[in-house]
Amino acid sequence: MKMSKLFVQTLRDFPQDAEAMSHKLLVRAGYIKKLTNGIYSYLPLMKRVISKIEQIAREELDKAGAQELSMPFVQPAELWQKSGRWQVYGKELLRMKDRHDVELCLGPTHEEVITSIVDGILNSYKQLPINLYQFQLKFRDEIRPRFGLLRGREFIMKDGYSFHTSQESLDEEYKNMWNAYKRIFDRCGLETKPVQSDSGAIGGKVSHEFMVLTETQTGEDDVFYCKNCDYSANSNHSTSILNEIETTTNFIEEKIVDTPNVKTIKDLAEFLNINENNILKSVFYIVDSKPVMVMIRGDKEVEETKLLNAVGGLEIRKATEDETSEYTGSKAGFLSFIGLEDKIKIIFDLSAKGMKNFVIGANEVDKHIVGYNFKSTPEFVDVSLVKAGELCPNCHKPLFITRGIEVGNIFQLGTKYSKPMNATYTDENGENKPFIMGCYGIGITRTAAAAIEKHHDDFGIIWPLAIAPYHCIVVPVNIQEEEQKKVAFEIYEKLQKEGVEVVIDDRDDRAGVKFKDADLIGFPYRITVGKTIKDGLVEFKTRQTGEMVTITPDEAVQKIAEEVKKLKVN
RNA sequence: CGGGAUGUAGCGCAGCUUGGUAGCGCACCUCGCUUGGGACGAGGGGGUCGCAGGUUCGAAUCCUGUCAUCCCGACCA
Repeated sequence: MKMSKLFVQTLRDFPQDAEAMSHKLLVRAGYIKKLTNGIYSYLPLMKRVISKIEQIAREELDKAGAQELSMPFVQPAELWQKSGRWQVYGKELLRMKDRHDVELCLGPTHEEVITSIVDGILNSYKQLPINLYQFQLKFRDEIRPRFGLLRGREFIMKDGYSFHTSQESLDEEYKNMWNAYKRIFDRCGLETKPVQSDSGAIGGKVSHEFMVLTETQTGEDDVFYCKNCDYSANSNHSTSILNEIETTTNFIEEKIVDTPNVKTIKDLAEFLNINENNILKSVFYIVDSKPVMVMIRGDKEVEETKLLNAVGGLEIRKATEDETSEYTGSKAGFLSFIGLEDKIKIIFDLSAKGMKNFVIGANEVDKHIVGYNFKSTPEFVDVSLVKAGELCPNCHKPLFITRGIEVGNIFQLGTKYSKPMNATYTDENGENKPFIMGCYGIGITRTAAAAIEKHHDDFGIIWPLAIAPYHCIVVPVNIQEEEQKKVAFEIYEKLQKEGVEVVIDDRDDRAGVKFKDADLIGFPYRITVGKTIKDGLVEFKTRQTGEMVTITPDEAVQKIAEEVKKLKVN
């Protein structure tokens, strides 16, 4: 490819509206162009990266026995009504009507479609297990898209679905996909950590997310992990053993005290000269339009996903001031469950277990109760957010926290879709049974962005060779110099013959411009043809290490050809 | 959903307070010069100033509405 013809426009400055480094670099280096909020065009360079990642995934999945197909992007509401998700999926599902007033939606995921496809084709246990996958556009109408390709509304996903006759068979495929995912991300040059996770709107019991750990804010998920054993989990799913701490106060007599204007836990602890964990705080939520009060130890926070799961809800938000006073007659800051047990749902977090003589709101403005004890032992449920330093549920060593970008996930769905959609096969005894299903996703475009988050420097992107849009760029320093031009094109042609994907920078620009662009776009290798060509030598630069050597053109070609061949052998 | 900010050329921005027929840098085109880390000079093309109304002789500028984008928050006890 000639640089002069490549459809790309690099920018001298970073875009104003970008926050994440991958977003800034993708725009500045000419990989993507925003059409509207959360929706991007993939320009030729980006398209090549996407194809590379897809191809790696395709090879590994095929090797693992899966089969590729392609399903429609637009889906009928009917299907979603059957599975029950038309009601529960929420606003992320973009719905519309066609000219005949038939309700449709843009596919955010494809469990319904694949289930409807296999029903009728897979009739016998003899055809199972089977694993089908596709690369498809997905649309999710995110509340707040951001970070470019890391959280867009429209994105490319590899999604796969497996069908089984038994849990054992599903377990086996789950492990098979786990291994395939490890290999896929390894080949993409990304280190990933599989962590336990909540299965969210997709559903199912067992699930893992493949995280690229980042430690920057760009990683949108918090991951807790143990350095002693292999425990690791998304914050929406992690549990912990709480440290042994003093949870009793010197207030031995239960009484109401005045706490004027003391609204926060911190202020209250100071005011009464106690620890935050001596307070039982009340957090008031509205779950699916119904009030839910969570009683949780003062130093702990509510994990809303865990709470949703605990009450079997779909949509959660904090209660407003008006709602709070309507249900409790009091104000935030002074709430408690006392006297409300029969009126609204109360959840006692596990952290409240074992508290004695504690402090709690009095359901009266500017008043708290001290020296309180549970009159009867409530049922405790774990709905709190883990804090770093709390103990690993497996081995009781302290947990650590890090940020992560979720690039893939695997779920065991069971019969969540096959049952309501009545998708069945006939078993050995002639009985009809619902499929036992698994599902497996990889965010292709997010994987590309994650790779940049992990691999870049002040000059631009540093692509892993396997997913770089091109392997190499040949730069004649001065295209006007006949000798340089001639040798550069010879090298260019030799590389092509060796199967190397190469760009030649044939633009009549100064060397500085070409070098800046090469670094920014992130070509893994650069061959510079300059003055040393008089001695038959060129400069060979490796982007990743910055290493530069002066060698003959043939040596340079050989070096790159070898590295590229290694990719194929894999 | 609430708050704040911003919409002027492909990108980054100035002009708006105090209305007078739109400007700068990058990018683009032509010529010259230059050629190892985003050169220089000269000339040139490109914008119904987000959209719709209103005020005015006259609106990018003032007023009203609307749309879009970006940032923050959604109150813990």
